[in-house]
Amino acid sequence: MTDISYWLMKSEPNVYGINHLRDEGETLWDGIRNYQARNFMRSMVKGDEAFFYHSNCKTPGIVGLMRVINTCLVDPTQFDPHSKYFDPKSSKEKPKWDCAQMLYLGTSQTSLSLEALRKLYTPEELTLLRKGNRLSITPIKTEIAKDLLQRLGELQ
DNA sequence: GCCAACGTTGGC
DNA sequence: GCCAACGTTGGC
Repeated sequence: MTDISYWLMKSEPNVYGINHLRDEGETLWDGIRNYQARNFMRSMVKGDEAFFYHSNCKTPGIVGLMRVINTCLVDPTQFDPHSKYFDPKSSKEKPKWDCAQMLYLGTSQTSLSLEALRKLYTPEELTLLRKGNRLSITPIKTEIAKDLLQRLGELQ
């Protein structure tokens, strides 16, 4: 029995926000086209938990929590010519992109804005806060994750 | 392998 | 809309 790992995953609320996930219950985290982010997602293990972060919006921040329920599933959007995530260099024999399946665990009563996060943690503690960070998937240190969970309070 | 040009992310 | 900071592409 080992401890689970914690992650932070960004999504734009006008593309796929926490409410979309709440309505669907679970989702394939597809469309990741950055190798570093993909590799982080590949290293996820069933049972890991991830903070849902709203990016590129009025008030960016952590808004909810998810659980990893499956990993390394082939990302179907890479084969779809109509998809924004279509990758002509990928093939069904040798898919380039995969994704994790995420389960909705809840929305935090009070979300933790980026502004609030900056006051709570240092860039060393939270990769998200590092200058120029654009990675949409990053690991979160367990101690920081536990603290975040406390601050997020009861999930709805 | 170098690097200029271009594309993307995402806060502000 | 601006723009800093990356990541990717492709000529050489």
